[in-house]
Amino acid sequence: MNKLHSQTLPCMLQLARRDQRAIDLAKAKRVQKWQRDPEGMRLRILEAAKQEFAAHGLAGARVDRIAANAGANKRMLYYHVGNKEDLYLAVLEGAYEKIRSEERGLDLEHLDPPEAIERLIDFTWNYFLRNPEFLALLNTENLAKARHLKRSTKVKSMHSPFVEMIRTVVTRGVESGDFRVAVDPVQLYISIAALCFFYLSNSATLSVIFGRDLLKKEARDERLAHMVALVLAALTGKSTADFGKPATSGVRPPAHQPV
Amino acid sequence: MNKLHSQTLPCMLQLARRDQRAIDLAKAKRVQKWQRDPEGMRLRILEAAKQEFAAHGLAGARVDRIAANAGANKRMLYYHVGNKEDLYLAVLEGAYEKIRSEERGLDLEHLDPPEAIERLIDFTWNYFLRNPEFLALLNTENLAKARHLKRSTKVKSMHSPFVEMIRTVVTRGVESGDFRVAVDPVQLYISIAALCFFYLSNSATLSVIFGRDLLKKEARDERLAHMVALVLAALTGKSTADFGKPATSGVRPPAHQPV
DNA sequence: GGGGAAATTAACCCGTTGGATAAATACTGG
DNA sequence: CCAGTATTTATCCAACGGGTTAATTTCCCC
Repeated sequence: MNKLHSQTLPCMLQLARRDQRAIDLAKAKRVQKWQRDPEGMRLRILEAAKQEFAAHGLAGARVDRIAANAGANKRMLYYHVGNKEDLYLAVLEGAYEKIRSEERGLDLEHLDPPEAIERLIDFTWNYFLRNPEFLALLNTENLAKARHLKRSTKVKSMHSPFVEMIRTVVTRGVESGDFRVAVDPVQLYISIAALCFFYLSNSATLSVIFGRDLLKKEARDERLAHMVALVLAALTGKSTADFGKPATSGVRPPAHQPV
Repeated sequence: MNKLHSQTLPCMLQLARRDQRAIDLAKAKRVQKWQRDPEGMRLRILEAAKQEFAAHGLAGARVDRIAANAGANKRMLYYHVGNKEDLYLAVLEGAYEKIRSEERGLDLEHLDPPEAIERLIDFTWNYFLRNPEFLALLNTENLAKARHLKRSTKVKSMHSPFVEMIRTVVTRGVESGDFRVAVDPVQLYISIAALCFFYLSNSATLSVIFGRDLLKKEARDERLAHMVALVLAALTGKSTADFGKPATSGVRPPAHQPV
């Protein structure tokens, strides 16, 4: 859209920060056309790149659009990060770093095993909801058969802390009698991620197929309840109220019917 | 790779079929450079397009490569199907048609409710395994926010027969006492698809993250067993042998350990 | 057996896009 | 305050890629 003029738009003013110094310098001497801000520039480039790659995939992403949306000149991308693929890998690594970092903040050790699992599902679900670009980036990378990820030493060393967390939670749950069986933590982790990921990542096509908006508030709430109930029922053997309604067949609330 | 010569390679000979007539005509008169076969050409184009779109996404797909792999001239794509987007939509519609068609062949009505669910999971899993392009196409379409699907009247009218099938299976299961609760069939359908889809669609990145090959035979078998056990345990309240091993923590079989 | 529509090929067009180069401008240390 | 470096801008371009035009060949039917 704003292809032409945004491209040449300098990071002009940057009012919010460094404003004092900018004003000082400006009135001290001639009016400045632009201002240095390498770190800020790099961040804006990566953010714009993330949005672009998430919205269009690797091949569909346009370097010029990234530059425009970063309020930078195209040359800046190559200067601060590298070529398109470098840019893409940097974005991917940043995305993994971010989720791993948030994961680490979530301590499940102090919770009852069932509560810990619920919290894990809740976190995963909401993280995906809050970061839809992450889903898109993962899909893009899988389309490329993880070609870039394989070359990234950085990501390979960032193991999800969840697997070990889950292992101890499951062990504790079995010992306390809350859980009936010990499940492979990797399988459980993948299953929880799957339940959340697929629903959100494929909500566009699913919404068309089922003729109802899967992203509206009620649908999201219903989904979260379903996932928690499904996993906990399997682990504990006790079904919760939210999992299902009485056996009479077609009596879902109106909101859930296909339009 | 074979960009240059494949492009101009005519659908020469087509030895397998129409061979008799081809031979007749060839020896009757001058040697033929190529042979008419509009339906076959269309099929080969769509097949090549499917592979190309699945491997590279919509933006990454190359029209010339499709032509080359179809053994056709680039002009043929436009002559028989349309431009790149038409081609893409045709492929997408074909993919949906195919899975819906196979789904219809699976009758769950005559099975015990738990068996029916197991069969449903088994089918979904194996269909995705046998048709990896389908997963890639769905991801690509979701990246495009289902933009094309929304415009396809064809796909919108192809409802998955599974939803109603599942509804009756669940009802029967509740009535027979096999299932403890009535679950929303749409949620259950999405969950089953999710468990299968995510694992396979994201196997590339997951394999890197976990440092083990998720697609090798043992891993696939283990996954299928896990999914069936998870869903059935939630529905019936009874855990099966495959779901988990005894409570002792780190004693997964060696095959399951990260390398 | 040949006229003409259908199918296919060959060659070209032109906007786009990733990337490169060199010049201009701001900042920093001495 | 100035010299040298860091950062940004203004252009350029060659390759690519989707799509088109026109000629060529095949085959069906009268």
